[in-house]
Amino acid sequence: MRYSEMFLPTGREVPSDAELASHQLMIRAGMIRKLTSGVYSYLPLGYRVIRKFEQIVREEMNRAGAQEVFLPMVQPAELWKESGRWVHYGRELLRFRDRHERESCLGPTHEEVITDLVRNEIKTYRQLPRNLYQIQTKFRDEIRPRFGVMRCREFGMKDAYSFDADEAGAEASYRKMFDAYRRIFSRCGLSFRPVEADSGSIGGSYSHEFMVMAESGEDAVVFCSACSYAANLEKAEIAKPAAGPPREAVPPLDEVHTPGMRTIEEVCGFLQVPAEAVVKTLIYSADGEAVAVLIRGDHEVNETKVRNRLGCDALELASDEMILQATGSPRGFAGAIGIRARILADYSLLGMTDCVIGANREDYHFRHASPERDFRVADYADLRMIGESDPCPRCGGEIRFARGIEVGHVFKLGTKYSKAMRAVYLDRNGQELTMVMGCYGIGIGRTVAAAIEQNHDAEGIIWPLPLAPYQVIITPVNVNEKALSDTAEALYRSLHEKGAEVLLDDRDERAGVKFKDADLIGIPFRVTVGPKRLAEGKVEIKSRRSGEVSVLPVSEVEAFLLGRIREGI
RNA sequence: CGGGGCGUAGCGCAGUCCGGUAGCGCGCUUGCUUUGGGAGCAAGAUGUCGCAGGUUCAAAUCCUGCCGCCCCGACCA
Repeated sequence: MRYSEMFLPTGREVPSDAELASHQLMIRAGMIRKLTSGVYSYLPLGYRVIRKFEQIVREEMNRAGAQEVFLPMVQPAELWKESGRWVHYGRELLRFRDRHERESCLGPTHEEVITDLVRNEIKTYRQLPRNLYQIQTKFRDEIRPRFGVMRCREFGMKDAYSFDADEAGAEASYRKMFDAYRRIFSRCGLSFRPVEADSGSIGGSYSHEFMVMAESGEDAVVFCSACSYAANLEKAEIAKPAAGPPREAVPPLDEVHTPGMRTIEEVCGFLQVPAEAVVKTLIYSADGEAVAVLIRGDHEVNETKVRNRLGCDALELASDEMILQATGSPRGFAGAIGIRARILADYSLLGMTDCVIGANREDYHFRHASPERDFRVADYADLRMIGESDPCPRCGGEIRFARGIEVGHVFKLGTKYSKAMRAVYLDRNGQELTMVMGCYGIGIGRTVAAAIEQNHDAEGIIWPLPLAPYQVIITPVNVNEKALSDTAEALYRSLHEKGAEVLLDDRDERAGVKFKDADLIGIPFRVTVGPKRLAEGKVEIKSRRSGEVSVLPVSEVEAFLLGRIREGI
């Protein structure tokens, strides 16, 4: 491609509404433009990268035995009512009515459509297993889109769905996808980590997220320094503690005046007790019902765990009214004793005695409270966030924390959808059985953004070769000098003929401008054709990543670059 | 949805408090010079000042309503 003819609007100014490096660079490098909140156009350079990545995804999905399909974006409400998600999916699902008043939605994901397709066509165990995938635009009406294409409303996604005859088969399908995902992200040169994850609204029995490691990532992950355990922070388990030492005699409950002391810090300071000797009582509204979650003062509630334990859809901290109703006091003094709410307690309360807890009375707390002596807990469970001092739940080793960008998610669905939508087949005994499913997503644009997040410097993007929109950019420093432009042109043609992806910067611009643009758009190799070197029959080849410069005779450029490209892919 | 902020040329911004008829830098056009890390000089073009009302002799500026965008939070595959 000739730069002079390309629609490639680069920019020097940092866009004022972009925070993340990848977002700023995608705009400055002329890859994307925003149409409206969370909705982006891809320009030629950006779309080339998208297609590069999609091709890698295709190759690996095909290699893993999946077959590509293309499913509708507009979907009838009936299917979603069948699966139950018309009600449960929430407002992220963009719903509308067509001219016949038929309720419809834009597909945020395609479990319903694919399950409908498969149940209509697959009738026997002989047709199983099958794995179907597509690369298609999804629409999710995000509450707050942000970070450019990282978290937007309309986005490209690869989604695959596996259908197996039994659990063992589903397990194997899951494994295949897991391995394919490893290969995909490895091929892109990304530093990533698969982590155990919560299944969220897709549901199913278990799942892994593929996290590209980046400080700017929205997700926190925990991993063990000793074993292979890694999990999303919201998923990271904490083992049930072994029984503590026998309880010592605890003085009787004592109500103390704690004027205006609402937070753990205030109460601890006032009563001169450490946070681990306080029971924090948080009132939640779980699908509208008041639930008291008890947790040690120095711990943090993990709402995902609470939601899963309760099996509820909506979980939020209770309103002041609900707190007043449950405790008889304003916010800040809730406690387990005498509360009118279902009580859930974190495992850490199991061994606790002699603690401070809210008295359900304004400006009062209890001292010397002990679970089970002073109040009953209906349910003890793992409800808190893992912390620095917790051991690895698998091996007891030391855990570490990091941040990541979720670029892929694989789910073992089980029969959640196949059962609700009756995707069944006949086994060899003529018995009707339910298919066992898995689903597997990769955020296309998000992966590209994550790659930039992980590969950039002050000058711009540094594309890993497999994702680069062009592998080589040829920069004659002055197109008005015939010798330079002729040499550049000849190199461009020969490399192009040999299959290299080349951009020829034939613009009548000063060298500095061209160098800046080449660095900004991140082309891995730049061939600089300048008068000094060319007088000796040579050109310079500069690596965007290492900055390393090779000076080569023009005749050797082709072999050199083709070799480097082969290595890099 | 709650809290905060912002909408002025393609981009980044000043001007708004204190009303007087729109400006800076970059980019763009033309010419000359320049030509290895975002050139210099000269001459230009480009604005319903987010939209709609209102106040006023006069509104980018004051008032009311609306719309859009960004940030924080709730939410989230």
